Amino acid sequence: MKTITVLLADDHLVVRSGLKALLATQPGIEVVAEAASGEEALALVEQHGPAVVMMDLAMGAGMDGIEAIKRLRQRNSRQAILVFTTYDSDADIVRAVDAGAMGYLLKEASPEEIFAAVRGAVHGKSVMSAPVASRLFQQLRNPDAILTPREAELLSLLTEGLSNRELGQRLFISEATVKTHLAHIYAKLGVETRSAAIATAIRREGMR
Amino acid sequence: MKTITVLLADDHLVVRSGLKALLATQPGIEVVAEAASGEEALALVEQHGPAVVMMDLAMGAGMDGIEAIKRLRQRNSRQAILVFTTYDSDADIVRAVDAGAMGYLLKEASPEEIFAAVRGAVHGKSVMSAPVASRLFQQLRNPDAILTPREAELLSLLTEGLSNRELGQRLFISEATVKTHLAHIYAKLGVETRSAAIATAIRREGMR
DNA sequence: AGCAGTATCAGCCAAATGGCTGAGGCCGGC
DNA sequence: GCCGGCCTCAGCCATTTGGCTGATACTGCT
Repeated sequence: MKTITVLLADDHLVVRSGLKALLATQPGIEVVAEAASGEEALALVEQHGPAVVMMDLAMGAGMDGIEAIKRLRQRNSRQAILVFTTYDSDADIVRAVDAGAMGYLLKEASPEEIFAAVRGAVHGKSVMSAPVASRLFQQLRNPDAILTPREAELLSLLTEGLSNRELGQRLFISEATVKTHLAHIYAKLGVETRSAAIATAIRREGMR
Repeated sequence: MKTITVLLADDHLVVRSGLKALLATQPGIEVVAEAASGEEALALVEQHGPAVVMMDLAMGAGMDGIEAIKRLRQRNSRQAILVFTTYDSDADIVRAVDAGAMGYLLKEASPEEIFAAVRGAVHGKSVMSAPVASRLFQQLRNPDAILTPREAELLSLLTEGLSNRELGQRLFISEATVKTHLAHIYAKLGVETRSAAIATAIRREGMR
């Protein structure tokens, strides 16, 4: 059995070293590199070619995890990407899976879950923490409420208090398009105003 | 020089082991116990009597960090309590300091910061990450930012997504008055739109 | 009595938002 | 190849929101 090479991407030093220590207890798994940002992760993947990338979604300054995952996929590299993050927001899950993540783990996951996810990932298996799976399941039950990746992205920015103009600039689309997306989001969330959408989103997601 | 005994309280296993590994590199510091919840932390403090407690604020289910800190203080035990958490929300900082925390570190803190904080804590010194200190400073500098009771009431309803008309009906005041209050709230929060105010309010308070 | 802070309301105007209809391009499944 | 979903954009119009100025009234404090 080959050893599985792993790259860790997380802006928190203690998380990286904790995860590294945890994985070190497993004979078949080896952490070959650590990155503190999305940019660094891309460079180190290039350099080390790990079999698995464990990626935090929120990484302080610079490129976030979602963007890094997209870039990795664009290079059609064959790394299995596992999201390893704190919150289980609907929007993040959808966006991460859409970007090309193989699995979605929460930081409170048990060691066993983590090991299983890493081992499974190289064999093409998707593993996700129970709360994450449950959220995905709920979404599947009422498909009308599923936001498209673009809508989820927009909603996420919406909860930061941006105006339509700012949203457009941030996403490189016109204000008209922003309004169209918003109308769809309102319909799916069952609200009529931007404020209610923000309130709903923040309370229903783990958004911060 | 005595070794400094430390108890870690964090619901994330990887954070605990990462921090433990980090502290293990320092000769004068020893982690004597780990807790995954507030309740456990209280019990283990009782049992081990550590010199320093490093506590996460958000701990999944059960008692949160703030509550645990308060309980520890009530026993007038002599542990120095360091908050070690991910976010630097104004409300959390104020509440933690108020509850009796000696220092406030962010998880992205450098090893040096962490060591200094642990060593300082036993000597009664307060250490906090730069972004945290800056926030506290801002609050002290600018008492005008304190909302009046009526404004706070309005802000609370605002986070439920109500319109000006609805706010007025709910509070038995005219829409004009609602607008006046809102203008004051925006100024105090340093925002310009209703959306940003909602976002700020929900993130800065524990409002959920 | 006077002052500061809070809460209440009005009117005016500019800007942002929301509802509507319609439309083109792209892509994946049938 | 056609259809449906997604993303993009436009224009029109009603409503809402935000910025401004100014005003009255009650309170507590000095």
